[in-house]
Amino acid sequence: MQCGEFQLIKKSTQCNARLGKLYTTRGIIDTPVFMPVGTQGAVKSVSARQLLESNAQIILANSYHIYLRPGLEIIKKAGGIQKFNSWNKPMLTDSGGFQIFSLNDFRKINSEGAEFKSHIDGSKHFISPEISMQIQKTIGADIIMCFDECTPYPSTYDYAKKSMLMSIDWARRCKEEFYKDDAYRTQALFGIIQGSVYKDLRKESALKMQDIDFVGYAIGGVSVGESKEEMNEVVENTAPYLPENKARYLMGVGMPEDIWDGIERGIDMFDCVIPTRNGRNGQAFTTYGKINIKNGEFKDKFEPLDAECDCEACREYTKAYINHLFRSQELLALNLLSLHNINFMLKLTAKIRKALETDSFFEAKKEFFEKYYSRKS
RNA sequence: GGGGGUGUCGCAUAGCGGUCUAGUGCAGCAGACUGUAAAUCUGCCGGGUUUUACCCUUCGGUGGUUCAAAUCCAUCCGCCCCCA
Repeated sequence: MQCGEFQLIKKSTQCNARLGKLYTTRGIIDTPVFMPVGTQGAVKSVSARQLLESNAQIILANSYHIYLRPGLEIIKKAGGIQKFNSWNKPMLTDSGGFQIFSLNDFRKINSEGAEFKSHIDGSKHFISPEISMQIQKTIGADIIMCFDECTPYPSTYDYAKKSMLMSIDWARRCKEEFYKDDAYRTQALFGIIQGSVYKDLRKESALKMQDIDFVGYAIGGVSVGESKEEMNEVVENTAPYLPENKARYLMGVGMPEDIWDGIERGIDMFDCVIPTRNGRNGQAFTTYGKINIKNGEFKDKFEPLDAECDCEACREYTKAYINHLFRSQELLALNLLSLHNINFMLKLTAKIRKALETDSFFEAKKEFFEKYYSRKS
């Protein structure tokens, strides 16, 4: 099977949820899947071994960051990103469009590509769809993404349309560049659907992307400030126009409730910085809701973060100790909470996959939220 | 014994006649975080209430000077330094 190909195993009779398998060079991924984010090639504070033991199936890296530092020469010498970071399972790289468009004050965009300033040293760089493909081929992840514009929110209809059409044009160029050599034998290129919150633009983008024809499709331009209702509508207005036999990836999402909502609407893949970022900031996801472990109430709670979790943090440490680690700025705190939150998201998706096997999505959802929202805060 | 200095909101500091309930940092109490320029950011942090302004009470103690004192004076108390 070709890298990036998707096998639909089972469809829910209750909703649009799907159980599937995604084939990649470095392994088969069970979907729906949550992908921890390791922007700079490292999932912040978490080791590759810990990720492996957490049953992570695939992690992300960002080609913008890797390109700027350490630079492609080092990645080439290392023999690719997975040799470099010792993660031997599947990886996905984002194109860097998100960074260039949303994080740089200085940037010049034209139909050719985008000029931008490095956030590290201010140096100027230019990335076009073609260059992005070259960068991502060099980095060597199993799945790579088209260079697109992550349309900001809110955007006017006119801006969103122009932006979406530009991303379509760039997608065409990405594909052409990608298939110039035999990279497709080991890598998969996904197209990214844009169109902001506009129903017809999402549909148009989805259909035009299929005209170009990609092995998998992502829905981009979400979780950029819109409401959860709007995000759900975007998925509802996009997923039906995507082919059943290809993977669907909702970029940058999300919170546990977003994962349920996305899967219910036919999404197979998610990635999000929340488990690690929020973990570093003291928030832990638990079976009984979110808690901020830094809060005073946990000073003397000599119990696991989540009694129903068997991750290293929950097996071996208590809330009181992790509270102490945060208060005394011990670095172990960052690792333990990031690790736990990643486990939470991975266990959540595993639980959903299991429910889909027995076609009991809504029963599982109800059970999850009865506990998850039982905590008053 | 002689001389000099100092005492400010839990801690450390700023303030040195009005714009001071008093600035800043830390600590404390909460909240936010969605394709990571994030071990970050935001709010609260004397008491009371109609939570919105207002009232009451603070700058070691006491007593003064002054229209007005954290700021000036006297004195007491506590610390610190130098010389004997």
